[in-house]
Amino acid sequence: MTYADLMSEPKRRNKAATRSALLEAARRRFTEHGYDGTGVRDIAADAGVDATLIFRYFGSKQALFAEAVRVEVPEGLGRGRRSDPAALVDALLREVVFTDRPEPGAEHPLFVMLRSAGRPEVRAQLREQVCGEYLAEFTGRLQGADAELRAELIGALLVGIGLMRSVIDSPALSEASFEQTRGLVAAMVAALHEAAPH
Amino acid sequence: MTYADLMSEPKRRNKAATRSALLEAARRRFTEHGYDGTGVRDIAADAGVDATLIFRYFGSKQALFAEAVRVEVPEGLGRGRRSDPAALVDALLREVVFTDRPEPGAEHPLFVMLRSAGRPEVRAQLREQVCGEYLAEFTGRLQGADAELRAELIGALLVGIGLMRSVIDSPALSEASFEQTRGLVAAMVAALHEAAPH
DNA sequence: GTCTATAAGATGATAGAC
DNA sequence: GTCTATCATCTTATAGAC
Repeated sequence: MTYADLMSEPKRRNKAATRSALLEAARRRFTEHGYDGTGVRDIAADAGVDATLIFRYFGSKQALFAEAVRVEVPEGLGRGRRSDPAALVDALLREVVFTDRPEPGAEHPLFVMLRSAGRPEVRAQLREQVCGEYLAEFTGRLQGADAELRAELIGALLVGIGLMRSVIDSPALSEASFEQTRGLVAAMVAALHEAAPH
Repeated sequence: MTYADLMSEPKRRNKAATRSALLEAARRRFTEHGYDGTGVRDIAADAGVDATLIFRYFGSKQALFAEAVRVEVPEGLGRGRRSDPAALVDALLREVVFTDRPEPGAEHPLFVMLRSAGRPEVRAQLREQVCGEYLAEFTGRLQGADAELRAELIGALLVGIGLMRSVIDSPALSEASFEQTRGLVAAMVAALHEAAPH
């Protein structure tokens, strides 16, 4: 959805439309070329507006990035608070790890950030979202001595799979379907629970 | 080891020493600040030489990066060809995933590349080394229908753990010791083998 | 609300003197 | 073998006209 699409023929000025066009263009560009590979001019050109509006509306390139690739953790992922950790893993694998392939620009923000993790600000945002939004879901559901460590191992597995697919582009995992993978992942996670100190 | 260290008092000209000083400085800088966060002037200044020598000796910044963070996969990691995959996982976890903390500049090249994976050339190098050097070790040792997929899942787990420690800096895994982690990882990998189609 | 013009500086890379 | 000087281009960000 470009600026022109949003405002059709009579080229009126519309702050909200311009803003969301910039956001959308930024999401696409950052997804495809990373933070450093994307200039404010590129984004503005894609949106069909002037580059200075980026600073007017968002303050800085960094702030635009943060807003464009912010993660909204889906509401009812595990279907309520007391659901099985295994169900949560399965849901995450389906919803976030295996929902990144289709068209460019649809990749999950987490892996966009991962590819731009050279910048310290991006890394801070990444840590905040991974630990705060996602890992927190697990630590609450796991029991035992090293619950936090096991939660992070599950996170590492999921992030690693997504990384193999989206940045390393390894042959088998990139081509594999969710159905082919879920059983193997479930087995690994189950083993983690059984190995826990009682 | 800086340029000055290598050539002590009488400042003679020494191609080999200059070259290796640049390589060392580049390794440090790229490790700490990533590809885009590092300028050729920074590297040259650290090495105590002029920036133009980078182009004279290496051709380009990209070529210097590739040489500075190239991975040399250790010789006898799994102790011979027919060793247990589990032993290989344990060795990799110890040697590459948990050998990155000490002083800055000692981090494993794989995670340096991961942090600079915004550049397409870096991603190509990363894919080549992960798939070619490391994953190949596993696929040869695994049997069964989806051996390749399971090999990449093991790789995903190891890469994910390294990533949690080196770029996301998640609390539990960053603080955990190799001994605390190896048992849990071994359990996950073992479950993967048992879940294999016979 | 949006644009032109420009500031102010960093970047990778090159030519040629010493 | 090494350095000085410089090119050409790019960057984010701002001031002010329309």
